[in-house]
Amino acid sequence: MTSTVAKSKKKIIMEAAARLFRDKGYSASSMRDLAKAVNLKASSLYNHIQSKEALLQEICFNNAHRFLQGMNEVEKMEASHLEKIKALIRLHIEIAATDITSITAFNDEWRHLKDPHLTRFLRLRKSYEQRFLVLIKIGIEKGEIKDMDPQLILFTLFSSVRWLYDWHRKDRETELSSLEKQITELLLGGIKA
Amino acid sequence: MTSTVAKSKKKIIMEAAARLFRDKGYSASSMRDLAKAVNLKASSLYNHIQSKEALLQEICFNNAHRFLQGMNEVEKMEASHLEKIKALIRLHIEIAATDITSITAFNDEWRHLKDPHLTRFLRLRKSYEQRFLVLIKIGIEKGEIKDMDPQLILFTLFSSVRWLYDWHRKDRETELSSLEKQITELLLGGIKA
DNA sequence: CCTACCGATCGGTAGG
DNA sequence: CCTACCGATCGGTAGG
Repeated sequence: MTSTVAKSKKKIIMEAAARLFRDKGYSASSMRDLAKAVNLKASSLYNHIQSKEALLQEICFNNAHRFLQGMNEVEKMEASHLEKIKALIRLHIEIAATDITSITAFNDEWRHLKDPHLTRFLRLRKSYEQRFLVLIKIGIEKGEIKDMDPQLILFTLFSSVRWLYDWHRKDRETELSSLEKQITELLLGGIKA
Repeated sequence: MTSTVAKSKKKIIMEAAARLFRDKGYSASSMRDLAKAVNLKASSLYNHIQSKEALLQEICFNNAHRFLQGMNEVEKMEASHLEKIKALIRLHIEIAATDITSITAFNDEWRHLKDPHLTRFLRLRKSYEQRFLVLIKIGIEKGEIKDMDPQLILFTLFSSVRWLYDWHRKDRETELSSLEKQITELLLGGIKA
């Protein structure tokens, strides 16, 4: 019982931290802000967490692993490379839509990680990008995708989806499936051969 | 002479501030960091600038006005609405390419403005978005652009170009004209009817 | 342009 | 889980 209470309290703190980091940024968010958000004194937070940076680490690495997990599944698919890229666009949209606060912190605040973890994080990120790039390159070779700079395609796909966190806050009505369909259509119309 | 020296020193400070805000974020950048970057003591900065927030204000409003100025010119063009939207994409790329540090601070750090200025800034931004939106809507009515959610098109165009600041740092060789051509092709292939 | 310094706030610890 | 408190650092001012 003590353990389940402690566990859920940590989750409450994690979620409040993600929201705070998203809204004010990591540096401008104080542990006193966070404590207030979960009805504790600042010092009491440290019964549940190690440090401010540990909160950021958990957010960053949790999300990095979600993307890499998605990549694992996509690579195993029996499908054309265009289909695989569509599946990755869907992955980005779905992650952004289901955990909007966490993913925003992940996108924008990772640079505040300190160096053993920063390097580790950038390695994961680089690996994801490389694997994505391979799919694009093969897609181009097979004539499924227009012959453009693969890096340019990659970064455009990535960032095309990053405004979603803004959107979702003001318009919770738009259905996810409609969002997915329209964004995919917009992007694929552009890169499909 | 005193005046020209003071003026150029202020510009040096402004540029160092933009770089700092881009690299570490506004909140994590201290006035002591900034002073070190321009070979002064922190207190001496205040002979050239009013406050830390005033630096951010200048970055944010300067860039906001560049975008609005560009919009003025585009609206006056004698061209189809598709051409106008192409011109705006070019505008975004050119601003991003010619003043990469300032535009990044503008994109990401405006939320740290305090309230009289924050509201003013958001009003400018909203106005730019509305005018862009009108061009998209008319383009759709005229059958020049696919019939998709105009907001979705707007935000996708905006963010598609935001990764440029990363790109330019690692690959200063890619020519601007080639970048423009490829991004426009990628985006327009998707929205052109 | 500097030295000296201000009050406020930071992340975090001690001790219970 | 709290009170009390730490040293460090913050943006900025006084005074020269």
